[in-house]
Amino acid sequence: MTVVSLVVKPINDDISLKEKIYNSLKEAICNMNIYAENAQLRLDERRLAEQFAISRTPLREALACLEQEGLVRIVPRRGVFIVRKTKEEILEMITVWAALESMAARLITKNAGDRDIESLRKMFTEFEDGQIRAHIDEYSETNIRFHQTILTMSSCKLIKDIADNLFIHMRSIRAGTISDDDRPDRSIIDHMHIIEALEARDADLAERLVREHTLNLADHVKTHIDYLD
Amino acid sequence: MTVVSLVVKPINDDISLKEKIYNSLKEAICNMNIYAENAQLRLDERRLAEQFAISRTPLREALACLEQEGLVRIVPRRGVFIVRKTKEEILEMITVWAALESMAARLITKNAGDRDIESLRKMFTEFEDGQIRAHIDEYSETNIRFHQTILTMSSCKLIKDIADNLFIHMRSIRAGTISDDDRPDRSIIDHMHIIEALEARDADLAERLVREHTLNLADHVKTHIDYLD
DNA sequence: GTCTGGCATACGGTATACCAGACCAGCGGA
DNA sequence: TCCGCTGGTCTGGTATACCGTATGCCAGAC
Repeated sequence: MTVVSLVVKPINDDISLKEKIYNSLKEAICNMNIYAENAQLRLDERRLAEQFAISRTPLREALACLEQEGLVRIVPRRGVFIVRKTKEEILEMITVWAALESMAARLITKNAGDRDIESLRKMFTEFEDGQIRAHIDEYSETNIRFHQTILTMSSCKLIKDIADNLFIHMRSIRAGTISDDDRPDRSIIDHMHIIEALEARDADLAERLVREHTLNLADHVKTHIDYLD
Repeated sequence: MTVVSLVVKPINDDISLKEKIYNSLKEAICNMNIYAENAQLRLDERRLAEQFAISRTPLREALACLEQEGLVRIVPRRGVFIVRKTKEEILEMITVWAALESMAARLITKNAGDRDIESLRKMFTEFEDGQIRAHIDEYSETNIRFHQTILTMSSCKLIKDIADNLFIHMRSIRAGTISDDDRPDRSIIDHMHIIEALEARDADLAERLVREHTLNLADHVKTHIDYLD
């Protein structure tokens, strides 16, 4: 006997307006250059609600979430403002990033499979020799993906989550610094050393190399980035 | 001439209902034992609003913040539930904690003053010899304060903030594990070694000791704590 | 007795109305 | 002319009404 049953996929209505607005605003804020002179940092609740064609209630809930996350500051009776991170704060973020990623490297030496570590090396095969400067944009993307892969491979979801959050604030910085000086060349050398340490399952070395690599970025930002406040 | 003026205490109007409710709920959730069998994990918006004698709007904004922070989960059309952390998640938190605190130790060796490091040692002078077990509660408090002091002394506000957030979820665990086995004795020995490394300004050693000390806690939780799911 | 469809009710999501503080412009007095 | 007061408006904070869905109960049918 053949039973033909009706198969329907469950409709996902479990994404509320609050969440939609939250995501939309978050993306919008991340994609705008908040450090530009003429940046409009003030958000008008009523106008936003109008633009989204929703009421202020779910919008305000979304804004409350964004404030909790640090992307926005709500001043009672004054308005909601996109926050500019200070150089100090960016440096602290990179420091925390260094702590997290170096711990991730340590975890990888203990838990990751050889296959996974191998895949890291493949990411850079396309950038042989002097190819880096010629394809600086691609390399920048690969660079970011390398670090995110390490965080993911740690199998510690919390590390990845916190780092992702930090990354939101750092994206513009990171993209803007990669092409300075001899950074791309040094960067790829560092990466190779890190991969070697992971392959050798040398937890202490991998941790140290990752930490120093990231703290190098901090030093670079500290001395070379001026457009932060 | 005597001027009798009306003295009123400053109204704290720059703290919105949303924030007040947020703090109040957060404290309430942290202080209840969410792992008890009969724990009431469901929150009723309307009843809460009634209890606080406010409307649902600021309450919902506070709940949205709590959800963002991970203390609560809002299921559309179903309600808001206090989240129980799984053992897995607790272990990840301790891992991140280890990463942060070990980085904090590293920073201390570079930036903190001798006076500050000295103050760490003083925290334990009252627990000479076998005094620990006799005053286990006091020691537990000191123990927590020791770790928080390290985080603070790093002068990296972000490290402290993230760790504080993690600590909310770990408080009950930490308090419940300190008295097991020979942990208090080993704990104080570890602490002393950490202090010595800080005094010697040995960044690598201090970092390693702090990391191992915290990861020990993780191991202990992993093997000895069963009441998490 | 059990299964099912309908109805009542409860509760969360959203919209809207109202209130109060903040800021500004214009006017009047010094 | 300049300072300060005042009223109006703008905008965020709060309360409340309404809507739709989830849930539980009951009745009727098999």
